[in-house]
Amino acid sequence: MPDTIDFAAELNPQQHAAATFGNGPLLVVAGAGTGKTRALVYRVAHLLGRGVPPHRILLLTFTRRAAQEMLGRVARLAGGSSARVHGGTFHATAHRLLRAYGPAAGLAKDFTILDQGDAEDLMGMSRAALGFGQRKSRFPKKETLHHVYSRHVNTEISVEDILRDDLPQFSDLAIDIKKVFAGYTTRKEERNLVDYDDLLLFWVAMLEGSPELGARIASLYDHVLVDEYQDTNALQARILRAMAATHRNITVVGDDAQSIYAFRGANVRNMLDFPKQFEGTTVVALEHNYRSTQPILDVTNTVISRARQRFTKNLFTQRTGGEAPALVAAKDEHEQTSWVVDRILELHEQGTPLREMAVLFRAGYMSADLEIELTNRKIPFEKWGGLKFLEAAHVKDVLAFLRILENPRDEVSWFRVLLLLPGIGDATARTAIDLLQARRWDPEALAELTPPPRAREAYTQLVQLFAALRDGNVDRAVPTEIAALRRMYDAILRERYDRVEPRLADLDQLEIIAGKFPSRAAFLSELALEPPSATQDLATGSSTDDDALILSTAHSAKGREWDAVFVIWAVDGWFPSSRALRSDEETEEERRLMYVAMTRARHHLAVLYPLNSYGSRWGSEYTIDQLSRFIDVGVRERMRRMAAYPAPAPILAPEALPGTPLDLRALLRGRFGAP
DNA sequence: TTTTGAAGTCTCTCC
DNA sequence: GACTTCAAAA
Repeated sequence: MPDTIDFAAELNPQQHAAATFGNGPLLVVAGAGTGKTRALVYRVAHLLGRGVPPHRILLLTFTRRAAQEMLGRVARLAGGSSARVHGGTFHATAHRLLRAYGPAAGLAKDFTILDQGDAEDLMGMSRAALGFGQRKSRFPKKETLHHVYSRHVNTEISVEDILRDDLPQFSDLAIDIKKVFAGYTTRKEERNLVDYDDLLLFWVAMLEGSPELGARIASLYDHVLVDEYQDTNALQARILRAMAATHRNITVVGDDAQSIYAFRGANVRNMLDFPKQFEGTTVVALEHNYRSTQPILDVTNTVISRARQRFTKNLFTQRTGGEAPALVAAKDEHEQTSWVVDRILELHEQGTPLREMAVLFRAGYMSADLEIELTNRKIPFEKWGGLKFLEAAHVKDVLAFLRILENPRDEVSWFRVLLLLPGIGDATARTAIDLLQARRWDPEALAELTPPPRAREAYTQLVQLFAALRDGNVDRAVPTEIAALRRMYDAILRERYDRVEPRLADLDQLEIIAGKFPSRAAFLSELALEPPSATQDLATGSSTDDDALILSTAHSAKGREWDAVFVIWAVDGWFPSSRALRSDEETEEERRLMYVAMTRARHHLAVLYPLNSYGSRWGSEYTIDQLSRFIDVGVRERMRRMAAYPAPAPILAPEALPGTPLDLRALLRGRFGAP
């Protein structure tokens, strides 16, 4: 199939060079919209055409959305033979390798994956066990501890240096903080838990720690290709070095101007230093933009030209014509919403499908007002980014039950489940867990504990539930398990919340999703690594062919493009986020994020900023907002500046009016008995 | 020891 | 405006 592709006709010379490049290290430096994914996809097709077996190609990306998109495009281009190209995010790939090779490397099987919230909880347990932060003594919160830990693992920067740079107020606590980290790692090991960072760490360890195992794993693939390389971190770079050590067939594609994951440990240096890491690297630059019209490009080029340091690329296009991007001042959030919705309907009537339009924003919650309005006006939409569904307490509760069944040593889940019972708090839960640990995590051991009187009934129920679920251990489907535990849990839910219906509906959804997986283990891992990405995915099962407007965070929008793009909340403090303005590096990352958002547009781009917001944050202050600093004078003059809606004409006072004089105050005077 | 109510905290981005 | 934390009461 691949040999029917006319590479020369379908690609420009630079793309062609990248796609048909032979063996050895290749770095593709590609600007936004220059078809870097296209080059990568065609390169895979080319390799297949050269006779490389699909399962010997590894295609890595940074986010799961990018992975999905890329594998889909390969499949469409190269047909069935591509079906077995290995690919996914670094984490998902690490997970697959660990399930296969982990046992050979001393990792107990049936480990469960901690998502970020779980990892933070476990960190909190470690902190509590060591007695830090109990009193007034200042000690970082569990979230902060986890952040420092994760940053340390991913960037390979010492804990001391991270504290000094990011959290100087805790600098003198480095020794104690490291004790908490030690406790955290021990707990993970004892409880057979693996966090996101461990996935990468263990991958490296397998490659570097054992020559035999390392060689075995590295030899699984003949070609390694990486998209969005500017977003990889130090650990990932090490993985790639080891994976490509023998054959050196590594292709990486990236754009330094779109590096937006430094907060997660990504380092553009990986890309800048790639030629040093791999001697004899061929560099190909893609500068021909195929996405946007010239007026849009003029604006986005200006935005990024203000960046501190970057590879200079001159993006050009042959798409002349098109209107200048709009810069729209709205009175407040609601006017911003109205303008966006009106414009979307207008474009829709002119023939642009909803799916070809997107509204982008800095953070998930900023679309709240828009979502309400869209719902009211019955405009279908799909929201990307944000993991609300899995973060909802009731969903996590149900998953905790399942995770105990999967891995009875999962302390985080035990704690969560025990606390659900009325009359059981911190102390009793702790006792129960200590008992479990002493009894080698046999759930039946719970029966030995006499719970506080108030908790007796529920506690007995719990013990019976686990006994029942364990009895029928043979091949029980996950939805059946969920249904069984919900007989107990739904009652708790009703007790706890006033509005249970939406929550019960979520759990129904969870049951349905669970049915799609062959095993409980597969279900739980998938949920941690590839959580349902859009709310709609859940609601309808699959909504891929429905026409729906896309709402997305700027981060989740990377790598995608739409005919029309609306960037909302372009207000200083929102975008850039006020939280990300503490250092020049952070500010620069925000700028690149704005650049990413604006470069998603093909034909229509509008940037909106409400002039003021009403107590949108806390309190109920009325604030006057400033346009985002990234839309500076030079950028503005390349845009069409406009007000969302014209101010109403003033009511003119009459110069003189004939008729009876009226005394308005007199109407009320004396109404309640005059003094 | 658990619960409850009040005071206090800080919002993001993703695997 | 939601969620955590702290202090006091049951």
